[in-house]
Amino acid sequence: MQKDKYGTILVIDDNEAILTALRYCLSGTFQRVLTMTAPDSVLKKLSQEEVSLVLLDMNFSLGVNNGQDGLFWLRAIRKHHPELPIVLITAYADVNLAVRGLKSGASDFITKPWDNDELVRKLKDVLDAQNDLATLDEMEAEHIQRAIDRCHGNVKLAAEQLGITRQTLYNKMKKLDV
Amino acid sequence: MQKDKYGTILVIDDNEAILTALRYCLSGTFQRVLTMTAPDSVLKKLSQEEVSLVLLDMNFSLGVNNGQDGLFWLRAIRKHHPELPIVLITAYADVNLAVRGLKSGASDFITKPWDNDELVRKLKDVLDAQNDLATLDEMEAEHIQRAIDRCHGNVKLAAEQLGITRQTLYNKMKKLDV
DNA sequence: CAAAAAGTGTCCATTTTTTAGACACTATGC
DNA sequence: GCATAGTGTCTAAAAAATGGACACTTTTTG
Repeated sequence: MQKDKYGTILVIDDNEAILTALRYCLSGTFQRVLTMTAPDSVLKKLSQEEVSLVLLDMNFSLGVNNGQDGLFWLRAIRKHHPELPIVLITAYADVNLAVRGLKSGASDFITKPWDNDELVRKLKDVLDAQNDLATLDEMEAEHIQRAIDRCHGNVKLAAEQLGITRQTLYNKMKKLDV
Repeated sequence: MQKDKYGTILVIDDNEAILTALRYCLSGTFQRVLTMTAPDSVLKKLSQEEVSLVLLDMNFSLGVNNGQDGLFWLRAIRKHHPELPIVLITAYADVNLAVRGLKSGASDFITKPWDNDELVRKLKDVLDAQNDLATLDEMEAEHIQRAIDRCHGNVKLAAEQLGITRQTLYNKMKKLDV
């Protein structure tokens, strides 16, 4: 295992004390720990720095703690960097917010107070998971399997929905062992 | 809009009163509402009936309410029916459980007590979302985009990871407008 | 800094895949 | 029982992928 396995992490939280704690906790795992106290300039930051993962707090507007801010910035970041994994963190454990965060593309959802070891483990898991990308053939095989499942075995219909001919679907099924 | 847009829903909950309430609430939207009080025979049930969606309670073992049962059955069902959408429902709002449920492939996560209109809307959303499946070309374009993003624009590396030649990747990028 | 290494963009001829169209056969529904 | 829809397989022609090559540009690194 090389030391530089986990690159740069960007932490966004409006509480300086929490940033300090996280910097300390994460510096052992990540090559660099960048921090921001407000998400407003995060897109500029991301275009300047090469970041492997973002740890994003959900609440910024003082007194408004429903996570709308966090969801907004999550979506903004994902729109411009769809491959960049984002882990959410919040003090206000809210099932609905967690569900919306994950459905909006967050990789995980952490609640404060956090356990340092567990946090590091989860962040590592996220980066490990995103590193393995499938070949086109593997992707194709999975998608074909899904299409056929969804068409209850109707090859003609599946082929139509996949945008290929029935004969080609037969070929691919044989070649890809579907 | 045809009446039969939303097919058969299978509801699994160990509380008869809740099943009755759900049957009433869902019968207006779904053609059929099947119910079970224990998940033990769900796989048998699914092989006999054609079900469009499963609504699965998370807690079955009396006194043990950490949702382990629900997660187990969620994974068991998904293993055999990867295309079947499953919505989780639980009385014990638990962020961690919700996160694990969604990461295990659940389509949504509902907490009791639920709002009937919101429940129906969420279930409809799940079925509407799963109905549009992409063509192979669309799938390919997305996957290629991801690979190139992840390789920071290195075409040679992206092609290798995709399992195709560099020239083929150029061809596909031109054809698919990536 | 300069050489070496790696990547780019574009050719080629050959092989493989996809295509439209056809065929006889088998379910399924009314 | 007849019609409609789907199956599995076959052609010949069109399209795409392949390994290999090329001159050129960028990146690494001793």
